[in-house]
Amino acid sequence: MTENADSATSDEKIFFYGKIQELPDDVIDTLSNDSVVFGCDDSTLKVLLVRHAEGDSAGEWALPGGWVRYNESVDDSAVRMLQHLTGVHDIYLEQLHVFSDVHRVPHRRIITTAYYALIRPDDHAIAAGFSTYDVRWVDIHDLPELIYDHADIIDMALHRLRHKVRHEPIGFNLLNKKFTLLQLQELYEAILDVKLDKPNFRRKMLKMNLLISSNEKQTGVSHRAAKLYEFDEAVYHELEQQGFNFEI
Amino acid sequence: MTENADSATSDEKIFFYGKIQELPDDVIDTLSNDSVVFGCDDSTLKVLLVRHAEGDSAGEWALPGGWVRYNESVDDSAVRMLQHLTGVHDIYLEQLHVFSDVHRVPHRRIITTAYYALIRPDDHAIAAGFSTYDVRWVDIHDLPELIYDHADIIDMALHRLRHKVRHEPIGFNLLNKKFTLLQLQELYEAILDVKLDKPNFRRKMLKMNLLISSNEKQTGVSHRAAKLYEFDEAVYHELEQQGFNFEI
DNA sequence: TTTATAATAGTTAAAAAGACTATAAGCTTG
DNA sequence: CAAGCTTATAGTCTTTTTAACTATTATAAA
Repeated sequence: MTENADSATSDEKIFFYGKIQELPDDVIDTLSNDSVVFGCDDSTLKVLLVRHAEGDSAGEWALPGGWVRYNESVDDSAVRMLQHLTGVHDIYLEQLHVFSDVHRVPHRRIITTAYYALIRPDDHAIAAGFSTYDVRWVDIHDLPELIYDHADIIDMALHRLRHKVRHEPIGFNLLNKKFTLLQLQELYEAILDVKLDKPNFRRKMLKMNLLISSNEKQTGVSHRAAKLYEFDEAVYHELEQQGFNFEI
Repeated sequence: MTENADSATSDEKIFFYGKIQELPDDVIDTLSNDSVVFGCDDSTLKVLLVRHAEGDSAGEWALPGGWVRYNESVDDSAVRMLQHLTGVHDIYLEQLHVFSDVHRVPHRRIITTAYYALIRPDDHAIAAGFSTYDVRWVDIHDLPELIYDHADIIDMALHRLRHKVRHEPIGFNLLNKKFTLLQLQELYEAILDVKLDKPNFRRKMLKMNLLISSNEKQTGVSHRAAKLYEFDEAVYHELEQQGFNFEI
């Protein structure tokens, strides 16, 4: 990052569509970022949306986004916005697509680079102090109407997530560092909208040797506690070098 | 497209890094596109590069690219540039990534959206009349030094191609509409840098039911002529709906 | 007609996927 | 504390797929 994200202290750092005329003077006025932030709660897939309380687009739901500054990359602008929004510093974040239709924003030419991010349950609490807008986790099956082309962006992000999650071990970024095999299975079921066989899923996962079996167990459940596992990034990268292909 | 690509008649429509100060006045001066154009010849994977004859970057190799106009999307700007460069109108083209490091271009802030394109052998001839620069197919294993971050862009494009070609039937866009099974196999071998077993590859391909067996055969070969096949896009999209997953 | 080259067909063993059944562990409630 | 419930975990068996081969056939060219 070009600059410390925490230097951002005011709400204006987050994309405020309703105040589009009052741009800070250190941003490129045609370029924005928008992020589809995924989270998984109660085995349902959710997206983080914001709603502005003032301005032209007050009351309308939108993806969280922000402007790109002259002295930062587009990626950095997205990281900065997300850190400010969620308070989390090691977010899984990937570029999704550039949306640049001439008429995607009325009366303005704004080209946005869309991202998708994966957030762990432990980090679902949203940083407080956002007086000028609502921030909310919304079930992916129950999205409200969104401004501009944001519905298209979510649509593409969901397709990308569904595809990528089957071919690369990125799903782990939607779980806490330590998780049970059933949590992992339910995550896949939520994302892919399928039902999986428990013993087979379990066997397949374990055979890949990508899970570190911790000695800890689940707590606070009213049944036999399952063992907690951790994703082994080091082993994955090693296997990847050797041509290993993660597949669900 | 916002505008007919053929309205472009001069070389200035293609990114001319050496003349960066002499921008047309209908472009967004911070935004460009750059494309990694892949082609497969003699079972080797190649990339289309340009070399400018005049200006600051004369003599240096670069990816073909262009500016984004106010009245077109970034995607359209890439299509326009590629059509002008290759003369081909139905190019397979996908967004790759936005490269936006503050210092990627010296003394200038230029944010580029990178694309990758796949060109069929039949279309490898480059449209004539590019007086101000060289255009050349270069073996992927034998790349010259490139300006700016273009080597990184090719690197990412190659990774993306290698990954995507294994999971989606896009490889066909690097072959002519009609091809033999051995050509297809050699294409995969060239892209993935592996050796495949002929009978097994053949069986696997045919079992997918994605190939229309034409009644035609190869001509001009000094051995038994192989049957020509065509990729069946319609069947693929149907199977895709049903959850079918292309895998090599 | 021989020869070279690649097309195409077939075989077999090992591995993986899929659909199950069975048992064990541990909380909860009467 | 025992019965019952829920989930963890182990194991079986069948079907498919993959992988490594061998064998045969067609065709242009010498």
